[in-house]
Amino acid sequence: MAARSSSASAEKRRAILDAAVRVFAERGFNHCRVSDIADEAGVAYGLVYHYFKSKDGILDEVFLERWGLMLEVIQNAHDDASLSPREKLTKVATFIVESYGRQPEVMQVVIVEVTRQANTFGRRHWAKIQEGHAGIARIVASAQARGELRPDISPHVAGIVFYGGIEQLLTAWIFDLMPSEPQDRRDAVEALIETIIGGLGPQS
Amino acid sequence: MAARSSSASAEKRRAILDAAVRVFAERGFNHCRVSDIADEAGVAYGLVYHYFKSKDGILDEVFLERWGLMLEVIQNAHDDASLSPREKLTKVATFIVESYGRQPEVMQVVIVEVTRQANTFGRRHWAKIQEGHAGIARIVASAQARGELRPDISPHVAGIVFYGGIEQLLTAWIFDLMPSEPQDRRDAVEALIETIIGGLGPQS
Amino acid sequence: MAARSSSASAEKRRAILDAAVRVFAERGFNHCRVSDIADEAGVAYGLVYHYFKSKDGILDEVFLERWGLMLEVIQNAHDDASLSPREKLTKVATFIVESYGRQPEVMQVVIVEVTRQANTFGRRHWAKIQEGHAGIARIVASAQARGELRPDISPHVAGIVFYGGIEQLLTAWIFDLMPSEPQDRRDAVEALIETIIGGLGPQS
Amino acid sequence: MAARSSSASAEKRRAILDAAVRVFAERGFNHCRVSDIADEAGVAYGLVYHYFKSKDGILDEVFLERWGLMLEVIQNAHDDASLSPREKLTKVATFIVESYGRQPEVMQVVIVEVTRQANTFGRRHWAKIQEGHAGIARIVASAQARGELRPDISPHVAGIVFYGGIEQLLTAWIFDLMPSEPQDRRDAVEALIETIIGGLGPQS
DNA sequence: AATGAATGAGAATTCATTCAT
DNA sequence: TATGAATGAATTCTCATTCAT
Repeated sequence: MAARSSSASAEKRRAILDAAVRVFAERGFNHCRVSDIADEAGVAYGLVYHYFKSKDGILDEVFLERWGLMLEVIQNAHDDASLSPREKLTKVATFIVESYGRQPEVMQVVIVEVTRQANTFGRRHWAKIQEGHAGIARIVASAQARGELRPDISPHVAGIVFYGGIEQLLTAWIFDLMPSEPQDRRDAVEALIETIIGGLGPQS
Repeated sequence: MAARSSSASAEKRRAILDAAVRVFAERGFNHCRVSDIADEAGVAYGLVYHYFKSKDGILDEVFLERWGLMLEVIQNAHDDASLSPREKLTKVATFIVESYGRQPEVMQVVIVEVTRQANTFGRRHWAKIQEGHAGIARIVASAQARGELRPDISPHVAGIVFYGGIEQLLTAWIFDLMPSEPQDRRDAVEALIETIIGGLGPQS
Repeated sequence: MAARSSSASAEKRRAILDAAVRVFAERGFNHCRVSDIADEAGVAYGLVYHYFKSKDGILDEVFLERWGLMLEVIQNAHDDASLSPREKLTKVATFIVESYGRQPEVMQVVIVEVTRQANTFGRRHWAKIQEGHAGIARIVASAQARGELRPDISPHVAGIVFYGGIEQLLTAWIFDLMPSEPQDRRDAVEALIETIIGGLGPQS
Repeated sequence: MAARSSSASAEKRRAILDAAVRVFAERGFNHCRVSDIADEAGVAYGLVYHYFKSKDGILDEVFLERWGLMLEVIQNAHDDASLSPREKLTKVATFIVESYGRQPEVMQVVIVEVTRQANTFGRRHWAKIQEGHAGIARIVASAQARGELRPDISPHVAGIVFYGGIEQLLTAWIFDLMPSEPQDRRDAVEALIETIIGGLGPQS
C-alpha cells in the first residue's frame, strides 16, 4: 500500500517531468508557461511547485539526468580497452544519436534549451558541459598516446569538433533540415566518424 | 546640415545597435530589458523604438548583417576556382573565427541568441541558417565532383560536421573553456581543417 | 484507553497551538505558513486542519485564551473592594507585564498580531478588545465616584492612556528597545503606576 | 513647459501615494492589492511600479514622510526653552492628534500598518520609531534635570507611557471606540496631559 | 487520528510597447 | 528627433485549504 502510494507519487512527478520536456521542446523554455506544463501533465498547477522548486529547476533536472547518462557512456568508452578509437567514438556518437532517435524531445531540450543557452542560464551547467568535452578529448588523447591516432592535432580541439559535429547533426534533425529516419541516423553517424577519423581528403 | 543631422542620426542608430549587441551578449536576449539597451547606448528609452520596430527587430538586424557577410564569404569561396577545397574551407573557418576575434560579442549573439534558439524564435531565420549549411555542402559537393575530395561521404553531413565544429569552437571560447588568443584561434582553425580534411586516423 | 488517547490528542492540539505562537511571534502571522506551524510542532501538515478550522482560527484561539484571562483579572480587580485604585491598577499592569515575562511570545502575538491589526482582521475581536478598555475605565470611574481618584478626568481617556502605556511598554520590550529582566519589568510597572496615579509633575 | 510637465508627473506620484494611504487605511496593507491602489489613483497598474519600487516601498514612504514631521515637532518642542514641560508635551500630543484630525487615514496607516507591525516588516523602521520614544524621553529627562518634573521616574518609561497613551487614543478613534470630533480631540489631549503631568490621584 | 499529496485562486512584479509632448 | 511617462497583459510563484488513504 505504501509502495503503491509512493509509486503513484513518483508517477506524477515523472509525468510532470515528461510533460515539461514535451512543452519545452514544442514551445521553447522561454515561451511556455508553467501552466502549460501542468496542463500537459494533467495535474493541478500547484503540484508542479510541490515537486519542483521552480521552472528552471525542472529544466535542470531534465538536463542533468540525460547529460549524466552521456557522461557515463563517454567514460565507459574511454575505459574499455578492447575498443579501437574509432569504435569508442562511434559508441559515443551512436549513444547520443540514438538518444535522439528514441526521445527527440529530451535531446532537443538538452541541446537547444540548455547547452546552447548556457550563458543565459547563469552558466549553471558549464562544469557538466565541459566534462563532456573533456571526456571526448581524453579518448582522443589516450589514443594518440598509444599511437592509434595522429599526435599532431590538439585532442581538445578534436574533441570539440567531434562533439560540435554531433550536436549540429541533432540540430539539423531538430530543425527538420535533414531526414532522420533510423537509417539516416546510422548513415550520418557513419559519415561523421568517417569524416573525423578518415578525413574528407582524397584517400590514397 | 541635413547630411550632418542625418549622419548624426545614423550614428545614434548604430550606437543603439552596438549597445544592444553588448547587452545581449552580457545578459542574453531574454534576460535584458529594452531600457538596458537604451542605458548602455546612452540614449532615451523611446529612441530605441524610433529606430527599431521592436526588441526582436534589433536582434534580427544584428544577425542578418553578420550572417549575410558569412554567406558572402561562403559563396565567394565556392566560386573561386583558384582555391583548393582545403583553402576554401580554411577561408570560411577563418572568416568566422576572425569575426569572433574582432567582435566576440557580435558572434556570441549570432550564435548563442539566434542560431541556437532558432525554433524558439518561431523559426524566423531558418532559411538563412540553412543557406549557410547548404553553401558549405556545395563546396564539398563540387570538390567531390571534381575528385578533390572523397566522394563516399554525404556532403550534407560533411558540411554540418564542419560548421558544427566551428560553432562549437566559438562556443568553447565564448564560455571560456579554451584560450582564445589570436594564435590559439589560428591553431584551432588549423587543427579543425586538418581534422576534417586529413582525419584523425594515423597517417600513412 | 480512551482517556489516554484523548489526552494524547489534547497534547498534540496544545503542541500545535504552542508552535503556532512561536511561529507567529517569530515571523508574524502574515509571513508564516501553516506548514511552518506543522513543522515547528513536529506534526503532519494535515493535522493542523484536523484540530483547527483555519490559520485565522488558531490566532483567534491564542488571543481569546489569553485575553480572557486578562479580562478576568480586570474584573476581579474591579470587584475587590479591599483594594485601593492604585492597587487595582497595579494588579492589572502586573498581570499583563508578568504574562509577558512568562510567555513573551504569547503576549507579542496577542498585541502585535491581533489587537494592533484589529481592523485588518475584519474587526473580528473588537468587542473583546473594547471590553478591556471598558473594564479599566470602570475601575477608574468607580474610584472617582468613591472620591479615591480626581473626578475631572474622563475615566475613558484615563483607561485608554493606562492601557496604552502598558501596551507600549510591552512593545518596547518586544522590539528590544528596553531591558526586560524581571526587575526591569517590576520597575517599569512601578514607574507606570506612579506616573498615572501621581503624575510626572513636581510633587508638593 | 518643463516645469508643467514635471509637476504633472509629481502630481501623479502624489496621487498614487494618497490613493495608497486611503486603500491601506480602508483594507489594511496586507489585504489590499497593488491594483486597488492603481484603481483608486485612477492610473494604470504599471505606473505604480514606475514611481515606486514595490508595495512595501510605498508604505515606507508614507511612514517616513509623516514620522519625520513628528520627529521634527518633538525636536522643536525639546529645543524651545520658553516652554514648560507641560507645554512641550502638549505640543507633541496636539501635533499627533491634530495630524489625525486632518488626515486620519495617514495616521492610521502610520500607526496601525507600520509601527504596530514593525517586527513583521523586518524591523525596517525600528530606528526611526525608537527616535520618537527617545525624543520624548529627552524632553522628560531635561525637565527633570531642571527640577521641573519629579526626578524619581525613569524618563524612558515616562516617554513610553506618554507616547503609548497618545497612540492608544488614536487607535480608539480609528476603531471608532470613542467620538473624535475636534472638541473631543482637544479634550482628550487635555485629559492625557493632565493624567500624565498631574496624575489621577486625588489632588491636594 | 494522521498523513502529505493535490488543488487553484491569488498577487506581486516585470517589461515590451505606445504615446503625448 | 528625442524624451520618458503611461499602459496593461503576461507570468511566476505562494500558500491556505481540501481530500483520498
